[in-house]
Amino acid sequence: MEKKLPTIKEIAQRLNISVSTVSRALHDHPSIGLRTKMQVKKLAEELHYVPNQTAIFFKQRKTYTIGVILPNLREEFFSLATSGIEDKAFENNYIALMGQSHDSIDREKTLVETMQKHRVDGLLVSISKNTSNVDHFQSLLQFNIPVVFFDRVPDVPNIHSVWCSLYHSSMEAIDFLIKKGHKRIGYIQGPDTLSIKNERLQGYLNGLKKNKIVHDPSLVVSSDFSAEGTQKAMDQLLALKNKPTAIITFNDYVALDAMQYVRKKKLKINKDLAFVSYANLPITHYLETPPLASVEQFPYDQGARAAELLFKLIDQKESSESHPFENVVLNSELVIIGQGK
Amino acid sequence: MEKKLPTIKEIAQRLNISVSTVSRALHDHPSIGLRTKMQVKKLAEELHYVPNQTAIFFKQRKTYTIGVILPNLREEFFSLATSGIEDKAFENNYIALMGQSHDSIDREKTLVETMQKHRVDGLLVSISKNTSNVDHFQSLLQFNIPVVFFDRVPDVPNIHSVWCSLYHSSMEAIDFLIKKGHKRIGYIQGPDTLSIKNERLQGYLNGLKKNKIVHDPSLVVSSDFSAEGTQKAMDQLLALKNKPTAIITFNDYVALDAMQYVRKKKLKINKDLAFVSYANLPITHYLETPPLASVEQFPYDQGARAAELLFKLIDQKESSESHPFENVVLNSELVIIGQGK
DNA sequence: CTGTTAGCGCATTCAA
DNA sequence: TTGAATGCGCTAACAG
Repeated sequence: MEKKLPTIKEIAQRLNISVSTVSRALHDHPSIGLRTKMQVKKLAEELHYVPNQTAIFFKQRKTYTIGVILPNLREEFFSLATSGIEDKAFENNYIALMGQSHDSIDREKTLVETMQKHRVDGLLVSISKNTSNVDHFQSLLQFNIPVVFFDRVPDVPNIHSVWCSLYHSSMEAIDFLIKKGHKRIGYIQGPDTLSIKNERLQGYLNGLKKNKIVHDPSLVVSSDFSAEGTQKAMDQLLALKNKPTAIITFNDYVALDAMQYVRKKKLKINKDLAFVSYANLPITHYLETPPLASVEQFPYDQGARAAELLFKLIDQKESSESHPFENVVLNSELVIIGQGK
Repeated sequence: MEKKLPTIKEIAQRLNISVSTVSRALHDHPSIGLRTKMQVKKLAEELHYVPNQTAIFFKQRKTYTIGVILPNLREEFFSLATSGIEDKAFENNYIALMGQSHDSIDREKTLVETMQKHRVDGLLVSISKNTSNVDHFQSLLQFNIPVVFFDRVPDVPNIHSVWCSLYHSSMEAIDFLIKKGHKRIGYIQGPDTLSIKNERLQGYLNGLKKNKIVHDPSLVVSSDFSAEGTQKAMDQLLALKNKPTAIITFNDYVALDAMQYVRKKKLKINKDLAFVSYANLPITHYLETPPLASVEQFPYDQGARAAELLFKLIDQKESSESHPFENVVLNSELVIIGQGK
């Protein structure tokens, strides 16, 4: 039953010519006669011949495959980034192997090994929130396989990376709220384990400073990103004697949970309590009372840029050029969404 | 600069033994002397020897790779499905190559070829909305590479598929609305080109019939899924002399656009005009006035089940078992979300 | 213009 | 217990 895939050998035998002639004919090598070439192509077509890339990979030591490791595909941010990666890969005749770490460092390690076994030409990584070092990427680097980190970039030197700076937008968010008259601005941040750069908080603090507002530490609380965690964080803020009139949340998911919780408490969003967030997910634009603003982090572009950088590094490697560590920083943008105080 | 990777050949030469001995030693073959085995393993360790999987894939004619082709990753439905696929692949020691057709049949074709070039052991496909036949999958099927279609399943015989039946839920949606007192129920469907089974419409029609309501064709309109397309569809419905009091939309994205448009027209959602939709996207649960209900289609499960079926087919193929065409049908569920008339 | 052949790294069969 | 030889499919150097 199992029909064997046709090979150039089979084509050669059927046509009573040599395999190299077939190979050259299929590659439009100039030294092959038109007649022969046509014959070969015709038969190849008929047999549905498809070159066996595993043989070619094996010979060429190149797979035209890149690996992509990221926390998960459920978050729109990562699926948009993946979309950008795949589009760039397609353009460049590469294809992407997908792996989700689910924020487990063990699974991340296993995936790195798997990618290596599959001999990917390069790797794109957005690290799990539990990843604090890059030891498990060392074996790739040893074999000279380029690795580009994106978005969730580990805070270590000598890596290639693409990320979106949130610092300026974070300060801008403070300016924006203060112009609206807010003086008590809360901030719900992520868990401490997240080992990436904390530009949101830095922007928050410097934004306050710039506007000559004294920072009150009780206005900064943490959520583990679960609905319950966010509710607890909100409870902390709402229990303050001197409540905030505006809240900045780590991302739109946190904002959604927080706003839903606040609605239950009969507070009017963007009236009693204003919200500003990060991610600018398309969905927020469909809310009746969306956050006042959200910081766009361009996930699709981040993915696309990271992929481009990776392909550049792969090319450079082939031509034995040197490649200093490259760090692409995009700028986020504060996008006004809702209306209100 | 490029460090050449060590091979068993190199180990053999250094130890003055044969490559087969090295190979066997590394695989703990019982016939190898302990002394030799230890020597080999020690040297392999020192040289950071890693077996070249591309050579093994090549030889074994198996890549432990599956292909996934779907319209895009921007839709949460497909990213959730991909998440399910990747999780099952990881469990089974497989890894997934991703490709987005962007609803272009040409890109879909190219991706099929690419997947075949990469010698995937099997393929999962959710077809583009412009795909009306499965000719471009024939070459895979011919060579006995299993293909499982999921969600967007072509309406042709003799294929493996996993999908979620919407028929019963669609009727249930009608029952649900009629119980609420609605008699004029509109339906916004997709473009005609979508060549998949139209269970939504069938359920709609039979639901009406069952409730002894005469079908009014002017209540069924089409959208191309763009915001403008949906607005036009809404205009058609709202221009009717005898307006609908409830509307069923093809999916939540259409519902979101429709509801936003309706709000602009100062109509009260779920009061002046009720909505029921498909997909049950998490986002709808955060809306202040969500659709009354949405049909859950279990994208993660669909992906996982499709992957499971594919692995089963791959196994069967290896053991030369027969495999009749298998069609897994999940049942959708009408999930009540909002309150209102 | 076309054929012959070596070799990529590995597992494996046959010999010894 | 070990070695020699083979072949997987393809490309490319070399030979005619």
